[in-house]
This record gives sequence, C-alpha cells and structure tokens, in this order.
Amino acid sequence: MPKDLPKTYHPQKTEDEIYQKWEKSGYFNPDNLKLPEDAKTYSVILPPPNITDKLHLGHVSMLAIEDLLIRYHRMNGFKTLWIPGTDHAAIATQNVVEKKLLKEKKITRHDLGRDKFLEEVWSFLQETQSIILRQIKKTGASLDWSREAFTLDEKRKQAVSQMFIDMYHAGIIYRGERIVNWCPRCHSTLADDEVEYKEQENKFYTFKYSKDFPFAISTTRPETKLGDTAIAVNPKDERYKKYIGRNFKINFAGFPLKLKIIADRNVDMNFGTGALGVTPAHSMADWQMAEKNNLAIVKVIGEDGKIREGFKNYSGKTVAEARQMIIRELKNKKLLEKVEDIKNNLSLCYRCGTPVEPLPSEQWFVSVDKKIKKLGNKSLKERAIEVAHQEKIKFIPERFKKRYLDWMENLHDWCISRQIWFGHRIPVWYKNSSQFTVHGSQSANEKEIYVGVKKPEEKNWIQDSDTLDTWFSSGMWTFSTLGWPDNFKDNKKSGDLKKFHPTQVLETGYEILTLWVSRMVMLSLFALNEIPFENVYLHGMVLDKHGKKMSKSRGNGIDPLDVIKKFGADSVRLATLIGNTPGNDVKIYEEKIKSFRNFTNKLWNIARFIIGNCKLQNSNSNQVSSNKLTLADKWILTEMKNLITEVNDSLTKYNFSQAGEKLKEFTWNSFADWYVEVSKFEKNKEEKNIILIILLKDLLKLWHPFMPFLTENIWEKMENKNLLMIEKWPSEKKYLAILGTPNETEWYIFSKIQSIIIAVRNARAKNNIEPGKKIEALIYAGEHYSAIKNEGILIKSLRTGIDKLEIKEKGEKIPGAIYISEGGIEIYLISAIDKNKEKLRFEKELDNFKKYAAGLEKKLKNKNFIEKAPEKIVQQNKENLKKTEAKIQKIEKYLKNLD
RNA sequence: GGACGAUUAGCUCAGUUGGCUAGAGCGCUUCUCUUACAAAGAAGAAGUCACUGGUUCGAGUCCAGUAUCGUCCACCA
Repeated sequence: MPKDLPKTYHPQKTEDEIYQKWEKSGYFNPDNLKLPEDAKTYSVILPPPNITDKLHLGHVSMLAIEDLLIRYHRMNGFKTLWIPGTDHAAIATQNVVEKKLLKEKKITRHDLGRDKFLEEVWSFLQETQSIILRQIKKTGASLDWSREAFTLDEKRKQAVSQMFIDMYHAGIIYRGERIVNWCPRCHSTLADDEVEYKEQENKFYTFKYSKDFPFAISTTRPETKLGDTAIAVNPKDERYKKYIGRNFKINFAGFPLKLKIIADRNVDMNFGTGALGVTPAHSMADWQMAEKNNLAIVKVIGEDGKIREGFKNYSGKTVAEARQMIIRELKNKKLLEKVEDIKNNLSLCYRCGTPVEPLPSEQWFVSVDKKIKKLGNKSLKERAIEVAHQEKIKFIPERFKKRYLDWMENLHDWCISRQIWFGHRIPVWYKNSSQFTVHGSQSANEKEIYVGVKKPEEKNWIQDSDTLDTWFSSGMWTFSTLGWPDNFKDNKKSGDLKKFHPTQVLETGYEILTLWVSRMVMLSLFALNEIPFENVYLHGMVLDKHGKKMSKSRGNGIDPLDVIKKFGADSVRLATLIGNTPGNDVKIYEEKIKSFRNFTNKLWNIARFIIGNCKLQNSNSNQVSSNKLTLADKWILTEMKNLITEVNDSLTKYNFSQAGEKLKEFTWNSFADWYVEVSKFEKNKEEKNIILIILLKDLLKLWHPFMPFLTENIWEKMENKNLLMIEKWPSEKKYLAILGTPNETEWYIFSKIQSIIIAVRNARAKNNIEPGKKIEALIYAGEHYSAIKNEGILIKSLRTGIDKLEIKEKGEKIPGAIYISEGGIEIYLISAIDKNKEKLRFEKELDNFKKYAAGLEKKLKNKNFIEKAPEKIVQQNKENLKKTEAKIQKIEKYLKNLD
C-alpha cells in the first residue's frame, strides 16, 4: 500500500493546489490547446454574477453545469472557450453602496455629488469583485481568465456606446415621453421588474365630480382626479351608453375639468359604478387609453411626489395631504356617496418600499416594432421570434420556448434610460442647456442633439445625465466579450468573434429567460445579424430542504464556501448535478452533499487499492489477449463499453443527472462491489492488472467533468505525466478491440452464475441462518458442469458467506438443505434452518407468484389483448407466465421437501 | 386574473415514443471490524404513483376537470 495515500480522502489539502496547476498549464485558454487547425470550437459565456452578492449555491450549481459541459467538450477535442466576467448590476450596486454610505457615514449620494459617489462605488466594487472571482476558482471552474471581462470596463464601455450610436442611427433608439414607474424617494424610474406589488387595505371612494355631472365614479386615488381628461365605460353598459362620445365641462373640487366619455372593453361593469375616471398621466392603463383615444394629458404629481404648480391650493401638497383635502371638499359638497374598504395591490419600489408614482417622463427607448433595413425590413421583435420558430435557437427544456415566444409577442418598446449615476452613461449630448432636467419644460426633441462617443469640441455641450439599463450592456455579453466592435468591420467578423460567435450554449436560470435571454437575442441580431447562442439551457432554482428559497432573512441559506471547505468542491458539485432534471428546481442540503462526499471517498479507495496492487506501467490494452480473459473480465469490459455509450448519450442530451447516476452505479456496484472483488482471486493476474488500470483511468476521465479535483488528483497519483483535463475522452472502440467477438455461450453461463450468486445471497438472508455461521454449498451443474467448475470460486468468494463449495456431476438429494435452481444449475445450501419460518416465507412468496400468474393468464385469454397488442408484448407476457409457473413449481417442490 | 411547473416509499428525487409484479439515494431495521473503503459490506421492511372522470387490449406515463404547493407575467379604477 502506498504510504502517501491516506485511508480517507481529504479534498481540502489538494484542491487549491490542483487549480493552480491547471491555471499554470494555460489550457483554460483554447489558444494553448494543441489541436488541429480545423478543430471545432465550443464556446460558452459565463452569465456574469452581480458584484453586489457573494457567491451563493445557485452560482455553484450554474458553474458546475457549465464546467461539466466545458470539460466534456475540451476532452472531446473541441477548441473550448469559457469566458468569465462580472456584472456591474447598476441599480442593485448603487443601492447597496447608498445603503452602506447611509449606515456608515450618514450621508446620501447627493451629499457627495456624482463623481465622489462613483469613486465610492468603484472602491466597493473592486473589493467584492475580487472576492467573487476567488470564490469561482474554488468551485474548479475551468474559465479562461486571460479573457476576463466586466460589463462596465473600458472595452465594454466602448462597445455599449457604439451599440447605442448604431441603433440610434438605424432609427430604433428614440427619445419619447412615456408613462414610467417613478420612485419619488430614489428619484429614479423603475423597470417593470423593479416594481413590487403588495396587497393592501385601501379606501375606495365613490363620488360625483360635481353636481351637474350625471353619474358617479369610484377610485382609490381621488387626488389624481385633478388630472382626469375622460370617463371610460364599457361599451355594452346600458347605463352609460347614451353618454359615450359626449363632452362635459365641470368644476371638480374647485378646479375646472374637461371630460370626454369614452368606451373601453376592459372596463368591468360590475366593479364600482362601472365608470372610471381616466387619468392618463398617472396610471399605466389610463395612459394606454389616452393613446388610443387621443386624450389630453394633464400632469398632476411631480417627481418629488407632490402636486405640481397650477393646481391652486393643492400645489405643493403631498399626495396624502391632497387626498384628504379633496375628500373634505367632496364631503362638504355632499358629492361623496360611499367609502368602502377594499384590498388592492399597491406598487412599491423594490429597493426602498416607497409607493411608486406612475409619471410621464422623457426617456430613451429601443423600438422593438420598427422595421429596419438592417434586419431585412423586419423589426427586432419579428427577428427574435423568427429565430426561435425556426429552431435556430433551441431551448432545453423545450417548454421554455413557449415562454420566450409569449414574452416576445407581447413585448413593448424597451425603456433603456435610468436616472441613476452608476452605469453606462448615455452617449448623447445637448447644446446650450446648462441644466438639463429629465422632466424639464423644454423637450429634448427641441434641443440640438449630438449622439457620439466624445463630447463635441465646441463649448456648451452637456451630456445626458442618465445611464443605461443594466440589461443593455449584459444583453451584448456574447459579443462584447469577443472583441466587438473592433472585430467587426464591414460586416465581417474577425479574431475571437469569428472563431467563437455564435456561442454554443447559454446556460442560465429560467427566471431571467425573459429579462436577459430575450435581450441578448435582439441585440446580437442587430449588431451581427446572427444569433448569440445555438442552445439555451435553463436550470432551476436552488432551494433548501423544504423547498424554500434560500435567503439571508430566513437564515436557511447554505454558504457554498462553508460546504466546499467541509466536504470538498467535488461533493458540492455532484450534489448540484445529480438528482435533478433540466429546468426544475433543485433542493440542496448537507446530508445530500455528505452522501456524495461518501462516494468520492469510495472512488478514492478504489484507486488506492488499484494503485497499491497493480504495476502502473503495465497498462497497454494491446497486451491483453482475449482468450485469457475470464467471464468476469469480459463482463466488466462490456459494461464499461456500454457505460461510455450511455454517458455520451446522456451528456449530449443535457441529462447530466442521468449520466452521473449511471457512472455512480457502474463505479460502485459493478466495478467496486463485483469486479474488484473478483480480481482478488482470479488467477490471470497479468490481464487483471492491465484491465484494472485501464478501467480506472477511463473511469477517471468519465468522471472528470463532474468532479475535476479528485479525478485529477488520483490521475497524478497514478504517475501520469499529462494533466487529466486535456486527456482524450474514452472510446467504446478500444473495448470492442479487447473483447474480440463475444462468445454467446460463455455469456449465457455467466449470466446464470450471476443469478445464482444473487439467489444464494437471498436464500441465506431469508433463512435466518445464524449470524456469522459459515455454510457449505453443494452444486449440481449438469450440462454447465465445466463452466461452473471454473467459475465456482467466484461464487464462493463474492461475500456470499459460503465457506465450503463442492461441485457434483450428479445431483444429490440432501435432506434439510436449502435448494435453489437456476438455469439448469442446482445449489444445495447445507445449514441449519428454521423450518417454520422458512415455510411461512415461501408460502407468502408462492401466493404472490400465483396472483401474478393468474393476472397474466387472464390477460392472455383476453382476445382484445391478443389481437391488438403488438406481437412482441404478447410474447413477453407468455414468457413471463412460463417463468412464473416454473418458479411456482420450484417453490412447491421445495415446500414439499421441507415437510 | 393569465401562463407554466410540481404532486411517485418517512425524506430528496428518477421513471425518455403508453407494455411495470413501479426504481434509486438518504433515513430506518438486522447482521458483519471480511487483508481498498465502517464515509464500508451483506440483507430487509416500506408506495391506492394527489383526487375524479375519459381514451385504450393495457395509463405513473395521454386527454379533461378538481385540489394543494411553487414560479413567472399582468395589474385594474
């Protein structure tokens, strides 16, 4: 036994060392792989983690899946590239730093000013970014660090500006006024996904605008009614039909309003009075009605959350104050008919929880519907839908295609400007506007605009103060990391872009399918007129043991670094890879990781045994002559050959779990529990030596993508000079060559022997043979006599507990012995048995078999079955019946013997 | 409100075009320190496949509906 191999495997000691060796080798970079010129490429871009968070288990799961794909393809001779990077996550990061500043220094970003504040962000960012990158390495991810990128580094800044400029000139980036979700506290617009909804108790007021208005309306927000320009009713509503199209001039709470009665199908006749006041400036739904009906837009609430100028004594009041004033006014005039309690959803800012105010505002948009020349007179939306329909992009699992298409088909223009400081500055300049305000009276369209990377040389040009939506820069991730736009001149790709784009797989969580994946498709189609990736693999969320999301507040999270330290990265990787299916959530907990740690130890010990007992130099499969192979050898070699086929099959279908389970079953049950045991006593030592070594080596290769550290570690212990990570993936052909033409007769016997061993084990257990007591066996082999004689020792030693084995040419009746018969071979186990217990057991079993046989008989008598079921199935059932009947006879015979 | 997913052993999950006396791991029970491994080995108990119908010779698998849980989307005066 080699002295330096401890009984238990300690991953902690070696993992970092091994990662350094890999990095030093340079093979993470495909340029350093020794491959033929025409080798196919395989590229994956790492979904960049937000620099606000440290790594969580979801990241580890993602890294494990991608690293598996990468290592598998690298070993299969692909020019394999996996690019690492991080995401600046504009809003989230700014928010974290703002909170930190408030807590530590009690200051806001406005106290610091834009430049100073950004310095704070950058110093925060550098710290967390380096932590994340270090953590990624702990998982064993074989990323090409020489190509590392950041969504807000210089190269990406250049790419983002260029993209904006190109899209602007192509006419699909435009500036327009839209109603947006505005957070009065954060002073920023919120994307749809940044708004949270919370159900709340609310007051629902029913009132008439004025005495001379014919009917009442209902609302939860009376203060916004100052901005009403219409009343909407359902076109089918008999109560209001006659008013549709009429105009009213009225006085509402001391304020003049012009109202038009419009019809809209979406109005619920049974809700409130069935009539609703339309406030285009302060409601998403109303804005759309206003667009359809060409209504005037009256802004009531300002960016500060207060009533704007021009509303008499309401001006300057907060929303809540104004509401009370109006209610009082309505009460005084006896216009208020009802106040009810209702539950409705309140929109809240996801960061600070402040109620969101929908406001009209000037923003930059990407048009998804405008048809442009560059896209063959199609729109971004049309092209993005087309590539999914044509299966140019495939989704795994398939059901997500529908989700993608649903989202795409309902997509509206994408608002890309954000009123925050941290992020990609919009490359737009305005002339003669010393103080450009987003909601200023002067519209941007009336200003002189320059769109370009650099500020115009004349004076008085001021840059747009807004930044771009994070998804705009991460949407360019597949090509901004590969040197776009430098590598794309005159519509021709060069360099990395030419070699590696489109990428082969995008692997990410299904929760950002719409947010991210859809945008990557559109931006890539615009920039390069090609898809960003060929396949989208979507993984589920990582949940705790009880199916809950892991979160800090719940305290149910597992820190991946903790469990990596405790069990090793390989075990954690296995726990995320095995036992779940694509697109489904996965539950991870310590016991699960622990069980995989036990498995890594098993493999370690298999290796320990082989390294300790075999001559490592003797591993040339050509030296094995098939006529010296025993049945056990042939069996394991066949199993291995099948395993390779199955693993390849599963991995190419993204069934990682299935591949892992097959590997585990082979390693543990076939290889360790059977073959290694057999190898201890079968006499063809030379052949055994070679077979054990080539099996172990190939097993390490097959396992490498799943658990790179342990396999590389053992590989090194086997005195291999090259790194396992660039070894060639095993092929089935080698095994076919060793096996020669399989001998079917031998095969038959071997399968019989296996079933005998199992039968012996069962008999032993079922008969309550005294613990520790050895038993003798007598075998009558009949026609298989010689084969059994050769393999008999195999039966004896495979932990059957049989101590003495005799093989007879003619069967002998042995009173009181346990009798088993399989395939013409009879075994008598000679031992003391408890007859009564034995009888009970077998009677129960007999009963079972009889029921089953009866079922089969009934089935076979059914004419419909015979006529309609395929011949194969009918035959199968007939055989089953035969076998079962034979078993019944055997048991009956045995029961008789017992008496 | 709309869409999608889940529901199989005490727990976590497989079960690929319907052919199944429904499998695995963990846990549990019994036995074994057997010279690679007790983080092991040998064996065992345990399930009306959520419910109700339908299609079919045959349904865990297909269809319809119901219930519970989860996720996403939309947001309603």
